[in-house]
Amino acid sequence: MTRQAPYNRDHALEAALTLFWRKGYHGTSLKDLEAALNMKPGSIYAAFKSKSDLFRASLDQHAALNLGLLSGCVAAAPTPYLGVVDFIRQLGNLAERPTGLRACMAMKTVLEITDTDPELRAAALEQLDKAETYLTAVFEDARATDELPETVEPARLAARVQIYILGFKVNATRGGGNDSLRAVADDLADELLRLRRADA
Amino acid sequence: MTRQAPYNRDHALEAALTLFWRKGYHGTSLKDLEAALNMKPGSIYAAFKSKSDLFRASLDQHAALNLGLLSGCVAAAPTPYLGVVDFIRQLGNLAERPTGLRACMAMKTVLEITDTDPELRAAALEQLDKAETYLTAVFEDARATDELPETVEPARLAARVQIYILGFKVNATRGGGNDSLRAVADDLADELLRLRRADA
DNA sequence: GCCAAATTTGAGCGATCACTCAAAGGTGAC
DNA sequence: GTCACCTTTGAGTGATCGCTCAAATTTGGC
Repeated sequence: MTRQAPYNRDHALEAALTLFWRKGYHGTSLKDLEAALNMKPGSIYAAFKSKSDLFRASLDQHAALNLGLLSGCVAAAPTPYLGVVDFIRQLGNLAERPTGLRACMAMKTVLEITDTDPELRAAALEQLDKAETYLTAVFEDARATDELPETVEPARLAARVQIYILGFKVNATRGGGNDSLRAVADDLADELLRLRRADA
Repeated sequence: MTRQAPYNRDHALEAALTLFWRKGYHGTSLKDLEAALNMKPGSIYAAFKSKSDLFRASLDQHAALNLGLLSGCVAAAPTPYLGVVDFIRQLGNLAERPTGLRACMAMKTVLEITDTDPELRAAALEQLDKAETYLTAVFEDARATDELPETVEPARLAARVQIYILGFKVNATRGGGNDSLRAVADDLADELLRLRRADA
């Protein structure tokens, strides 16, 4: 029984994400969303409740994808730490994306939303925290297996690596060319390699 | 002759800046600005032409202040390179600001404005470029005076330092405490110290 | 064929958006 | 005092904002 919706929820979320990504939360109007999702306002509200909830849903989808990318690198590398290094190095690949899609949504949201919509901001903050927690765990592991020296503080290094990632993405949004982006990503990755124990 | 305006232009710009800083360009309404500047719409438009021009004026004021901070560090230090290192270390002081005012306007603008207002975006990009050019010049100088080894590419290092700064500021916006921010700022500064020639 | 449930539709809601302009108010020259 | 000049004032412009809801549409069960 019942009528079935003609759209695919994930595809719609993806289209919404792309739009929010390019134009920001406040910069994206429902008219824009109607066009991008090919849905009338009533349908959008039936499916996603509100603009803010839709934003949050697409934010979550994006975060899952992003964290998957990182954990994919970690899983594929000889050691988790080297996986993180590889992830940093692959940031150079961002050059292939349009400039508007090079930063991450969580970061953009934390910068755009300060006090107007605390829940949205909290959601974005939580995603950044989750990534940092993940990094911390990798560095703890690396220290436990003597890949990193005892002197390294995992949480502190995680904060630093997060800064590398966020800073790189902001910088990439400025529109640098393929070569220069790759060069800097390499520098940052090499930086992390240098922290390893000499015999690792 | 003629009536004189009862407001101070620089003070008004500063108030506008604080507002835009906290709420973003799209997130700030003219009603907000009227309240913050204590001016009626007509006066605002007479003085600043449009919301976008007002934003740009406050953006410029902010950039001048920011670049002044950097060049102040450079002037005060034993060598320009050490001045940059000091600037990075002093980023830890951002902890004393409210979280909404820890990022820099140019960065926020580049992330928020993609294609809707090309002139605004271009202005913000230009400011980031100017800062990077300044850094490049300092690093060229440091290499010329043998403070940095020949192998260092000034422009490439400038991009990396810019990433440190931008990343740090994004991260600071998340709301970390005084101690952790300072710790990471120190790490980044020490990182740069390590690039110097051993005998410098 | 008919009903009940779930969906899309899209005109239109009140609120707010950035902005304008005729009127009123202040000021210095003479 | 008067006038020319510049300012502030603030109600009001049309457009757009996020959002609603009664009606139409599509489905499966019987």
